Amino acid sequence: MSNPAGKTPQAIRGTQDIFGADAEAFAFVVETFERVRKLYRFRRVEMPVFERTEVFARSIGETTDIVSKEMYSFEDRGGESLTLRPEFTAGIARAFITDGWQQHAPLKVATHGPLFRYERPQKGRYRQFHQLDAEIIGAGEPQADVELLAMADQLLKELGIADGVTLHLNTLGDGNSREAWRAALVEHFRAVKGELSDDSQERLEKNPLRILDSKDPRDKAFVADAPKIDDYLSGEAQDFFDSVTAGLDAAGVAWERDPALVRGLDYYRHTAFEFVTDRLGAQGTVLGGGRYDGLMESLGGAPTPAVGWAAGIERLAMLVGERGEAFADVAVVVESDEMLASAIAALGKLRAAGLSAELHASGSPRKRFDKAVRAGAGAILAFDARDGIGSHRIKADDPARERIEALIS
RNA sequence: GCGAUCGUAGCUCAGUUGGUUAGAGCGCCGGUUUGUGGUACCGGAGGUCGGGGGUUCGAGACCCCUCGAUCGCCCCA
Repeated sequence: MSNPAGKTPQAIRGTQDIFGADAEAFAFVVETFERVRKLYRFRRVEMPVFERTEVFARSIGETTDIVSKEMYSFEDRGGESLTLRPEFTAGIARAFITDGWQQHAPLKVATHGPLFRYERPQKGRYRQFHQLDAEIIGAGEPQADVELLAMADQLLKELGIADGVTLHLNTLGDGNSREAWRAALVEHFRAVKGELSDDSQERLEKNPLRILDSKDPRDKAFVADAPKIDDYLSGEAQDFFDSVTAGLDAAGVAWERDPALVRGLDYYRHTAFEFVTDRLGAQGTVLGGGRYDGLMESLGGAPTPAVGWAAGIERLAMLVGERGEAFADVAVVVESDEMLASAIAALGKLRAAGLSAELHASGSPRKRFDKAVRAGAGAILAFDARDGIGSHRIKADDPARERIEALIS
């Protein structure tokens, strides 16, 4: 090994070094998101990668293992507990309160970047992963939900992956509807507790709504005849949901009702949704979100309605598929080393004119031209010298050759 | 956190029930050939067989541990 001091350190489990065609697919997702976000007039925000642990602990609550087991938390040198962000929403909500963003309400913001969760890695699931995020804060009307979903729908269409993806939609109702439904579910499942799977018996105590999407066959029969949210919706909540679905229909967004679609956290109200594909195995949710009217209060802010979604960039990139790296407009070949300066000068002129250009000047001189040919450039500009007399040739179609000739002379 | 499969060159992989000095294709480097060109041929570099321990006269292969990837489960903000 070339490092006598020891072995090369390995990448951290669950991180990725993204390169080549994968990196191009990743960039395509981000660029498409940026374009669509502007069409819907979402304002760009950049958020800290870490926050006080409290920001996430208070917004997520103590009901699940998330806070205790699945966050990257550490003490800084001042003894303060900090956490690498596991999601965007809590930090944005914190900023809304602490930075006076209330004055901009209703506020539409979008961002993207890395997030960190201490989970078992799988394909499409990493410890450092990346999401797109869009939020509308301070808007309690169903039109906000519609706007957000229309944006998500257009994003998937512009990424070219809408065909394999369906929008699953549900409502959790307002606070009272949700609580009544939850109580009915607990009662229903408690009556048959002994026949449920071990996991679901535990969920009954910790997170009963989650029994609804259990994959265990023992649970399926009891899930099928479980109480439905529709029977517990208040008139107001039903109207809200009707407005959302009517809006989606008007916007031309296809959706499917999925009464088993839930959110684990208490602050969710009304609309919950996921765009799902069957092409990514168990990691089928590609974009998900909902209305979180209860969140601001848990962070000590004034009650503020809000709705948002996030989407995994890696999963979107996998659906987008391989994207080739662009070929150079011009490959500049130095067939005789004494022509290197001429080639460098030409490169500068080509690039200044907006043409992408790459230099081929290393390795065996007689193989450089072949390498340039194989690199697939749109045009090849070759510098050679015979008997001390320099010359260049351009291999390209006529308009390109004339343009390059004009640029470099 | 639980279960399963896998890990051999830069990449994709072969390697017979354990048996000399671990192979191929592609890629890379060099040479020859061709010479408005993506050709062909020759040669070369590159591997502590993921890491550690064990069994054995002998381990890439068998056993244990460990790291990592993959597929499920759990969780999914």
